[in-house]
Amino acid sequence: MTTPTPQSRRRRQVLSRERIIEAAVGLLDTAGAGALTVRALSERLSTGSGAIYHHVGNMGELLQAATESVVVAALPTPQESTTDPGTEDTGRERIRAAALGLYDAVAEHPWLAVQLAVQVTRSPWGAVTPRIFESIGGCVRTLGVPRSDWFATTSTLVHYILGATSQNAQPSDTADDVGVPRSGARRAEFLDSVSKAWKSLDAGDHPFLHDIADQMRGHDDREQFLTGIDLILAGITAVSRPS
Amino acid sequence: MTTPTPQSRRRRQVLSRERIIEAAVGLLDTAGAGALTVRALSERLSTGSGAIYHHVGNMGELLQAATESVVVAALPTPQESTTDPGTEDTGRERIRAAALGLYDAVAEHPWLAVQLAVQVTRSPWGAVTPRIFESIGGCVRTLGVPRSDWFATTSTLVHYILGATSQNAQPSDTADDVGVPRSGARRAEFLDSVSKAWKSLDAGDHPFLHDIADQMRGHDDREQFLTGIDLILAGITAVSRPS
DNA sequence: GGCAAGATTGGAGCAACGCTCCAATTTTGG
DNA sequence: CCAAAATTGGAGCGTTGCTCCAATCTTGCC
Repeated sequence: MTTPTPQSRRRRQVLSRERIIEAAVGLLDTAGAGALTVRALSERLSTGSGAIYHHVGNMGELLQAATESVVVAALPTPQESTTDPGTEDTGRERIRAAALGLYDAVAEHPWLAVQLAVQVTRSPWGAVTPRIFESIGGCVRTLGVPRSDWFATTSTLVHYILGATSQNAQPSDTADDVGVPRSGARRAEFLDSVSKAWKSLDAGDHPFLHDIADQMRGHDDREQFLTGIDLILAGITAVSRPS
Repeated sequence: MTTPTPQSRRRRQVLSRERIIEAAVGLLDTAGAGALTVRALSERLSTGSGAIYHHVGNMGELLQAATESVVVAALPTPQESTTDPGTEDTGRERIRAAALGLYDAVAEHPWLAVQLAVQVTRSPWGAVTPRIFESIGGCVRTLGVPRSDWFATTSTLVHYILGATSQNAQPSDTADDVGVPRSGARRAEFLDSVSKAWKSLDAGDHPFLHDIADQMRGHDDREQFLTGIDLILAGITAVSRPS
């Protein structure tokens, strides 16, 4: 009876890789990418830097793990796509679902935008890239695409998805204004300022931007993201089945 | 006659924003993204940090300017696309040219991969995003796409281009091995290791990756990049002209 | 129960970073 | 020619990622 309830009190306080990753994600979400420092993490977990490095080894590794945990949670479980072969239409629907999962994840965690770009280029053997490829590729299989085109088709989709999600992410990295309500009037205000900036450019140098500045002002990111997916899906069927 | 040839000797040594950007690009190219520090820049330009900050103001601003200078050099001049309206086929060809320009630029300057993602999300009002949009959008105009779809179509292309170039970039950021010959046996070796890594994954969790690991081993990045462009272009004509 | 071996913790401290500040120098305008 | 302005180089501040180590806690074994 020296230590009362050694499990409930102690085991909860014990430091673990999972608890560190969890705290890192929380820090990134609430305070931006620049706020993830070892010292901030130490304070949030009431410990020292040495203890953290005992579990995590590296700052980049921690960022990778945080990215991975969020991506895994965002993607549908791989089982769903394999148990049922499905038709072409369900394949398309599954691609939309997986793409939207990633899109929404980046919207919720803006720091993912840059991190995904870093992870995918720097370590395609990590857990993030395979997960995404598997998720999309499993659907491409049921689309009637010849097997020799599977890799190229999946790559095109993944490239678009990651590019689009990154570029539509709310720019809240520098910890200027964080924690603001996502996708509300804030986003409209942001688009409005960009639209104005495009209009104020020299009309001779940028005639196209002048023309579409208005379209850009009122557009819905999410909807347009899906439009792009459908465009690529249309291209896939058009190429694989030239009528 | 106190200072001999004040122009040739002095004017060449004088520090300017352009010279700093030039040195920054050189540093990034030869030693990776992590090597661009104020101290390294000071040594390379034989000056102090104060002098640099007098011209540049900010480290992020310097990175932005370096990115901009490389992107501007990589893209065809805007005039070319506007003087001649051109046919649909020349429009497609121009899109391929602009896309390849960016692709090759990222291949030559691997640090661009992450920087483009950062620039486009954080400051769409900067010079980089408008340039790319204008370049691609000007071509989309001549593709027979209805005007109301210009923005969505251009966005899809730009998203794919930036996503694909980023993800195909050689991962030489951490200054481990830099200055190695680009796109030679080094790339094949890299792809080989990724292919093996994919094969060694659990077959139950990643059936798709197992299947395409071989396709991935021998593929040509650049060619597949163009395949993706053509896929999207096919989708554009298929959607805008449903036969 | 006791106790050595190992695992875990917390924090001091180091090198390097971005950036500010300022005295010294050079250039410029009247 | 000289005062005002622009430019330069470096000392130094605050912060970062990370290493190292003494102290503590946990565990396996008799």
